[in-house]
This record gives sequence, C-alpha cells and structure tokens, in this order.
Amino acid sequence: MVQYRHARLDASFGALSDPTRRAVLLQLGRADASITDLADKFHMTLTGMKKHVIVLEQAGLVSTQKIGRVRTCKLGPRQLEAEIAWLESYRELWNARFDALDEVVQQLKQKEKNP
Amino acid sequence: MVQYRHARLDASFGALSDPTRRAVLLQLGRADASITDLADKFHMTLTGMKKHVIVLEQAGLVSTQKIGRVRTCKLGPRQLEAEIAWLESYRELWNARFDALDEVVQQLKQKEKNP
DNA sequence: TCTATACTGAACCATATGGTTCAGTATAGG
DNA sequence: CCTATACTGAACCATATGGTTCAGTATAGA
Repeated sequence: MVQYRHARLDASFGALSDPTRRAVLLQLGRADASITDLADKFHMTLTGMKKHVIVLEQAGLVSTQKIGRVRTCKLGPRQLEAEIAWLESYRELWNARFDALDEVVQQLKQKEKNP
Repeated sequence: MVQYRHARLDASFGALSDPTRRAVLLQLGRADASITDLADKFHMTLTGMKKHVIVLEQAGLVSTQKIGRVRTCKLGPRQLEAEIAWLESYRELWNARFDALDEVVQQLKQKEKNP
C-alpha cells in the first residue's frame, strides 16, 4: 500500500512543477555543476538559482557540497521511487475505473441481445 | 525522447503537489462524486473544493459534467503517461550517473591492485 | 409557487513562489 | 596583501495559492 498523505510527495511534486528545476535536474544528470554554472546556463542571478537548488535539495533530488568558495550540486540521494509508485497506483485506479465502465457497457450489450 | 519544457508537466506536477488534491484523485478512483460530496469528505467549503477541482481539471486529471444542479467529477481523461515517462527518464539519468561513479571506483580499485 | 439545495463568482486574506537588487563574507591566486 | 570570484542573506516585488465569506443564480421537489 502506497502512502498518500506524504509531505515528501508535496515537496518532490512541488519541486518538479517548475520547468527550470526540471531542466536543472536533467543538466545535473549530465554533469555536476556549481551554482554559478547553473545560474549562467539558465540566464538567472546566482541568488535566484540558489533558491531553486534549495527547493531541489529539500525535496532530496539534489545534494550539494561546498568546497572552498564553490558549492557543487549533483543528483541524489532520492531516485523518485515513491513518486513513481504514486503515479503507478493512480494508473491502476484509473484503469480499474474504466474497466468497470467497460463491464457496464458489456452488460448493457448483453441486455440488448437478451431483453 | 521525452519533452522537457512542457506546460502540461507544470500543471500536473503542480496539481499533484497538494495532498488534498492527491486524496481527491484517489477518492474519485473509488467513485464519482459531486463537489458537495468532496467538500464534505475533506472538511472544506464548496468554494474551496471547487478551486481544487478546477486545478485538477486544468491538468486533465479530472473531468466534470453538470447535470441539473449537480456537477459530477470523475477521473480522466489523462492517465499521467507523460509524467511517468519523465520520472522514468530521470531514473535512467540517475542510474547512469551512479553507474559512472561505480566505474570510477572500479578503476581506482584496479590501480590499487596494479600500482 | 415556494423553498431548500448545489453550485458559481467576487472579494478578501495570509502565506508561498519565483524572481530581483544590494550589501555583505570568505577564499583562491597573483 | 590585494583583488576578483563564489557564494550568502536580507529586503523587496509581483503574482500565485489555498483557503474563507457573502451574495448571487438555477434547479429539484413538495
């Protein structure tokens, strides 16, 4: 059974609802990057990008480490299993609803044949 | 290739980031419901629930039909394929990053053995 | 026809979000 | 030591979000 009232889902789906943050995740999939790297790449101030990184970090989608002046961002630690599980369970529900609908349709067809 | 800058993803992940809306989806998976039904179930005003339904509707996760006084809400039409695809592609990226890391670790181990 | 029900829309509120600027602090490197 | 770089934090701004209340409109049913 999947957990539904889950603050982690709030955070991760919230983080994923912004296109810049989704793009940052994909970028980090290609290479680790500093805040400055990301800010340049996405035409945004350092401070602005920092906020996005904080959101991603709080959702567990990015981890960072500061060495000297530079804070390096990388993917992880979470792989979004819970989110995928939620979507899959939704898909099952959705299928169940429409299978049930099919059944009703079938029954109606039967009644048509044998009234 | 999955589409990344996609307004639909903004809408659906945004819709899913609220626990009430996730719960409403699950509820609709069990049975269609009027706005009043949902408002009662989630201890909220009609107007408040209406807003949630509008968000879900705009994300394509719920469809509604008004018959007489009653607006009935049900699942659909979207099954969240695009969202699942996005998360899966993220997972691949994530695995690739950590596989690459594994490789580096393996190479370091090799050098240890044959210095 | 009358009344209760079901919704709708506008207005309001507090807080969150996605950005900015500006003024720091800390460190790398000549 | 000096300066440029990299970040941090506070303050600000406009708009969005998640709720409310209140005043309608429209329809179901006695």
